[in-house]
Amino acid sequence: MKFSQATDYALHAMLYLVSEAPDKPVSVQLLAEKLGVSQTYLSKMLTKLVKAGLIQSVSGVNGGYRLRRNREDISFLDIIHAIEGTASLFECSFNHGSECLIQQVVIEAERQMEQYLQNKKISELAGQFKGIG
Amino acid sequence: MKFSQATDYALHAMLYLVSEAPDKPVSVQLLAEKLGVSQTYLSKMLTKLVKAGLIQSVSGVNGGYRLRRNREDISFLDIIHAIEGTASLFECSFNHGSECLIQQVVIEAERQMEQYLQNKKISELAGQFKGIG
DNA sequence: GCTATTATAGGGTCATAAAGTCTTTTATTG
DNA sequence: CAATAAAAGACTTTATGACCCTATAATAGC
Ligand code: SF4
Ligand code: SF4
Repeated sequence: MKFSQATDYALHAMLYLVSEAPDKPVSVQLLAEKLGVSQTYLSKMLTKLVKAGLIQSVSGVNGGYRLRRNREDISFLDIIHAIEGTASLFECSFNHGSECLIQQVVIEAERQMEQYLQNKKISELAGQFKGIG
Repeated sequence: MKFSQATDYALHAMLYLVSEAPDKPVSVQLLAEKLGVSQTYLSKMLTKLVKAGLIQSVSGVNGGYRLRRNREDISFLDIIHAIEGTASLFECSFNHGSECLIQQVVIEAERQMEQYLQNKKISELAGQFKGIG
């Protein structure tokens, strides 16, 4: 029960884009260098973010990644879901249907966390961001 | 990012103890049968619950496991922590200390979930419990 | 004190997932 | 068409989860 490191990278990459890249696309090469991770590995996460509609990719010379949506719209939950998927954190192995008591409690707890993450926008941190590393 | 199945078993075992076993110790054999899991595997989880102080073990003939604390005191969080550990769900790989912006947000989100799980006591479900399986 | 019962401890196995690399293909600019 | 950059897929390596097996320790009842 831990968030993957990929999520950590994705959050940092997004924080960088939101803070420092208003419109010019940023290459995976630059991002990977900043984050200290290989390009190919990071590109997998960025591709997921593209598929989730958070960023936009531009291939070819001077290409890279650029925000797609409004900065203020992108929440932590959006990024986490893009990387980790949206499946529930808990599945009762007995699966007695929707009345499952234990499941109800844990799902609701999860919802509490997600609600907080949804209300928290990545752009809120941009002001205090001093650069990675 | 998922709760382990061991947590699921532990929650069910505890629900059983709280619901059906007022004072007589219940053997791992019976519990394992009810839950449809091997004794040796289940016993590891029960041992963790013992170490966490939630239940008490009685070895020897007619031994087994019995609640230690007051039924009303045992929360979902207690059980989950006993099995999954209390480590944070998220660790920023850069570790810029306590001012880490991203970390602060995720930790707070986690706290929201844990608060809900702490307020939710396992005994609240006992009334509606119809037996496992 | 002996035996049956029951928990505890530790190691071993197998499967799945996470973390990361390499190579090829596709798209774009100039 | 040449250089650049993303996307896709196959692959390795490592870590974790989900189990099983066996030996040891404690206790109750005879
Ligand atoms: S919590 Fe209750 S309803 Fe849900 S699977 Fe377990 S026994 Fe069934
Ligand atoms: S979120 Fe900011 S402070 Fe925290 S590790 Fe990343 S760059 Fe450093």
